[in-house]
Amino acid sequence: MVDKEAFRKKIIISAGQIFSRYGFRKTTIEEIAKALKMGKSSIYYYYRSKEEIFEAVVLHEANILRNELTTAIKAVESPVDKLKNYVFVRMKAFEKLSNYYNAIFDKNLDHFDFVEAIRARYDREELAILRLIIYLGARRKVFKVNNSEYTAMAIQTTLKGLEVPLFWKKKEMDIDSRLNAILDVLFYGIVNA
Amino acid sequence: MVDKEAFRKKIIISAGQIFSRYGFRKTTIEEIAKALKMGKSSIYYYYRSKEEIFEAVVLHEANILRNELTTAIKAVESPVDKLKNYVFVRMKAFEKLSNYYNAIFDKNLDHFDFVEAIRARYDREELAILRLIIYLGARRKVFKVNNSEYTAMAIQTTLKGLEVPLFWKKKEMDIDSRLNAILDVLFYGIVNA
DNA sequence: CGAATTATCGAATGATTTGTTCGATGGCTT
DNA sequence: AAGCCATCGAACAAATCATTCGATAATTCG
Repeated sequence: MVDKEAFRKKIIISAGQIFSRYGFRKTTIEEIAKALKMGKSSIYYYYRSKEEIFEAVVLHEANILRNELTTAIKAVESPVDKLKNYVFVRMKAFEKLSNYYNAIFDKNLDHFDFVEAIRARYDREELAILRLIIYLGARRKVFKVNNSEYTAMAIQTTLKGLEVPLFWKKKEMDIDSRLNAILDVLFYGIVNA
Repeated sequence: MVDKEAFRKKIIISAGQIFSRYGFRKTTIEEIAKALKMGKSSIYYYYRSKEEIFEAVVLHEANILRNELTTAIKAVESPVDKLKNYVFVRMKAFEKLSNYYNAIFDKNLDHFDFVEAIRARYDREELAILRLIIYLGARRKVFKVNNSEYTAMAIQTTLKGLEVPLFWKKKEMDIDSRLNAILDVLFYGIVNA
């Protein structure tokens, strides 16, 4: 027993790649095992079930997303760029994660509750980040907003609305230009003339 | 009975998207049917089996590839650019088709024989195209080659060698720069100084 | 060395999925 | 209304898959 925890991490890294490519349903334990050059029964020495692996993967990805978002908004100075970076990083991450989602919601609508829990927590964190960006922008008079809280919520709603076509259409959608259009609208309605 | 053939085409278009995303094994008839908003048994009114759909899809994609290649080499004038375009279009197409392949060769090594047939015919066509490009380049003294036939075969061998890492590694490979490197080597060994 | 424990494996299994069939039915056209 | 056309749901057999378990190889440790 040298480093069991390290190998558990190797599993979620490897499984994460496969899950993100094929989704939960279409990913088999044997694929995960073969990617690690093991027999599939050996996987169960580290995790109790496929669901448990999936949970670990989602948790891991959520942490990565959180880090990417914070570094992305720290990377630039102006509130406009902060908000831009935030939206872009968030959307690119969700695009990558879309397979996880349409895998979950595909057949069995009884979606795992831990995903809901992560989601709820993430929503709160996102709102806090947005509120901060808006607040700083307003304080510097770059944004004209009356209430940072409600404005942040409005933006969050818009972003959530974007997720739907992102997940379900997949094809025939130029996500980048659409994103830019939304940001334009957002800014022209927000930025001081 | 208005246009049964048109609907068969709609099926292979829709099925082609799913096959290219998930491969043969992971694609289910129900998915194909649902994408067309039909019951899965209705599919069998148009095609006899999943394999038959797959065969139609591969045939269709092969024709598209052929068209893309010919228009790509007609689009430019110089033999160098023709060869460049050819290689790039070919590789991008194979990247898209890689799912089909690793789906076939994944488990059952008894690969469908119609794929082999298409493959063989495509190989001959490719050789003819390459030979023509090389021949025209040599005639214009842009290429220095002794035998167009053998040079074309050498290039084809190189391209085939590129397919292997393209199909199996998938990650951690910068295909574009690698392609450029190969083209550089190819040209510096071929172009008149 | 040899015993104990750690890690891996193949085979077995029970549940689920999935390709395919078939008979029924609703909507056309004539 | 009669007859084909297209679609469907139910049914089924075969295949797939997650999970378990006992055995065994590898490693640690006395």
